[in-house]
Amino acid sequence: MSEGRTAQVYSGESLLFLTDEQLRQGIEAMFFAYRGFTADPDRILSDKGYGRAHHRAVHFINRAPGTTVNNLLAILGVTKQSLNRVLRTLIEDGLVESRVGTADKRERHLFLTAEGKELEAELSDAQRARMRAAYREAGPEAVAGFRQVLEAMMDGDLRRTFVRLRDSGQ
Amino acid sequence: MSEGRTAQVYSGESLLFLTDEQLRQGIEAMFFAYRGFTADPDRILSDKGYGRAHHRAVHFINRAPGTTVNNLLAILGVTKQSLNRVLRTLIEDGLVESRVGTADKRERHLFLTAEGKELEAELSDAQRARMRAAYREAGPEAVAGFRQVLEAMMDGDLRRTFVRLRDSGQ
DNA sequence: GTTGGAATGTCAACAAGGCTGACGTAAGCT
DNA sequence: AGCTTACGTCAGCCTTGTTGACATTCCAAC
Repeated sequence: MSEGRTAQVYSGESLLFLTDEQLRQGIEAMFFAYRGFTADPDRILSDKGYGRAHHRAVHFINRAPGTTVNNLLAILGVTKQSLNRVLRTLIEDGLVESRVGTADKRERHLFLTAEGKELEAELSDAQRARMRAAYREAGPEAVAGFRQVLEAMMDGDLRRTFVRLRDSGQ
Repeated sequence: MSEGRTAQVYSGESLLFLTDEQLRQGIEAMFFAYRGFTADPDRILSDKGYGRAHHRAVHFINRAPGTTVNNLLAILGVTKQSLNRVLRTLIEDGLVESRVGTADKRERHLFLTAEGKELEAELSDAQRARMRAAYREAGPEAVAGFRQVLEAMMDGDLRRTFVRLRDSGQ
């Protein structure tokens, strides 16, 4: 599996040494950064009796209003039983509305209610604030690199999903 | 919380527009990339009846052999009960050795056994391979930016922990 | 020397959020 | 008419996190 202790990449002007140590630092950086990335929403959510799973659902319903359950399943990569448990509480609490499809009545189209949009805004404000602060500290060129490496790290299927979502935004 | 729909940062030669859309893309990139980041180890672990928590413990014990339980607790950010459950199975299975401290006999110093090192190598080979591929695809400058943004995204305490670990490496 | 507190371990109980498997219903497709 | 799809649901299991209570061991201060 390993291709030896070091490998080199030449690109542009600088030489990148992909030592195991460099790679390990990248791995640990991902671990610690992800903790920071989720810390603020987690705090807000636990106050309201929700978890990270609710956040993900709310995020992507807001992102693609009217999306179907199957669609959401594919994006989130969980089983329908798992998602259903989360969706049920969100619908019961009046944060999400589920409408029977018009073209295909088997489908349920999901929307955030006013209350749902409120929670989504609170969560994404917090997460964006941290992201904005990190971007500011690191600078524009760093941000471009950040995005490139993240995208290259995704699995093929997820990457296509991400790109589709990204390009549908703007 | 939000400071309006857009903000700008001027740094070096390029102008960075921190639109909510840009920030949202960064958030989703983190979400999808983290899934890719953990996918390979998760597969290996579930074959052996372990989970991500075992991976984390094994990783950091390998990283700092002889570390104490308390130390590991601080790095991982879980309760001692949670960590203990994981450590117990690893010790029972002969992957981790727990030695009573010599200076302070209350402390337990943790080490990987030969078998533990084998698992660690298997896991980190897989994770490094993905990281290496992503780094290669994105290029050296992107990697530098990636690391800068990740570091800026960490919480203060975790960031200090990360920097300490990083600098103790090389 | 005794004692207070720190480090560790353990038991119990619980919750979130994954999973599989099975089953039901309604709707669409061939 | 019959197969497939989309969705929901019940039951049960696992991992991994939590809190609370309590025992042990041992250092350090008094």
